[in-house]
Amino acid sequence: MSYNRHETLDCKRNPNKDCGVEAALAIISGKWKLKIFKALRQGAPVRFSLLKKELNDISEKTLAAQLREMEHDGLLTRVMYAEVPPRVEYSLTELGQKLEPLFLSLENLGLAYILQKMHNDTPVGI
Amino acid sequence: MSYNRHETLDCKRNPNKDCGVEAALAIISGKWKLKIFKALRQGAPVRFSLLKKELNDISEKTLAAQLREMEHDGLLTRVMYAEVPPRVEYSLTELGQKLEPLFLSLENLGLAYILQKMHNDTPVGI
DNA sequence: CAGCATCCGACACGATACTG
DNA sequence: CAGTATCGTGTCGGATGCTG
Repeated sequence: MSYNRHETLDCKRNPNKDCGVEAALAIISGKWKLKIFKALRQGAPVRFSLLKKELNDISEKTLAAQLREMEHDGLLTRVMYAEVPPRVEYSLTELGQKLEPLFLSLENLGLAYILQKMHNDTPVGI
Repeated sequence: MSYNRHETLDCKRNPNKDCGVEAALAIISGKWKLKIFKALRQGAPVRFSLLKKELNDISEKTLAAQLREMEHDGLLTRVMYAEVPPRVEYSLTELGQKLEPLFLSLENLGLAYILQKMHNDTPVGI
């Protein structure tokens, strides 16, 4: 999306009426954010390696970066266990769980979109 | 957000369980999409020049491109009047109006996020 | 196992100038 | 007025290799 996260998230610098909307958008923007949410939404903590497996084709760098952003945004917690081999588990915070209604809205919109597209019988064409 | 719209929107090529979610995300992804929605959500058609004014700092190229994408996605209609000077008006389709609940979810999430950030008293720090 | 460093490409977006 | 054409830029994310 090419959002400028840092500007968008700072409601002091960006104090318009829709700051909330924009902050929320910034929070979920990132190619993998909602897939990560999906992997965590059952509530149980999930390990880094398992996340990587569920989001196939994500690189470790990107996964770590997205997780760090989400942690910074307060969506999830990172718990590190000082073991050998190391283990790190991620789980949703309360705020993170508030993504659920958004997720459902997105699902609804997506369905409406898909239905309409099928109805129109207009292939994407690109 | 750097989504690959074309892949993401094509549910035949991308037939996983969350195709709807991803399609929806692709639809609203783009730095300006939701601001355009906001400008149109009252229902009345809006002219290109007015849109440009409301979304200050958007370039004409980008505005035209985002509008074209949204039209292609079936979110809005473009009506051209053969006048001098030319006039083009944009308004939401039925599908476009289905963005409303999503908008509200985003607002809620954004509010929760902002409240929590204030509560933590942790400046964004970046 | 988890994840950082580095290099690199793709693409979204911006600035500016030009048309019907 | 409502765009296109062209060029330039930054940011996101991928590939690979290295550490504790």
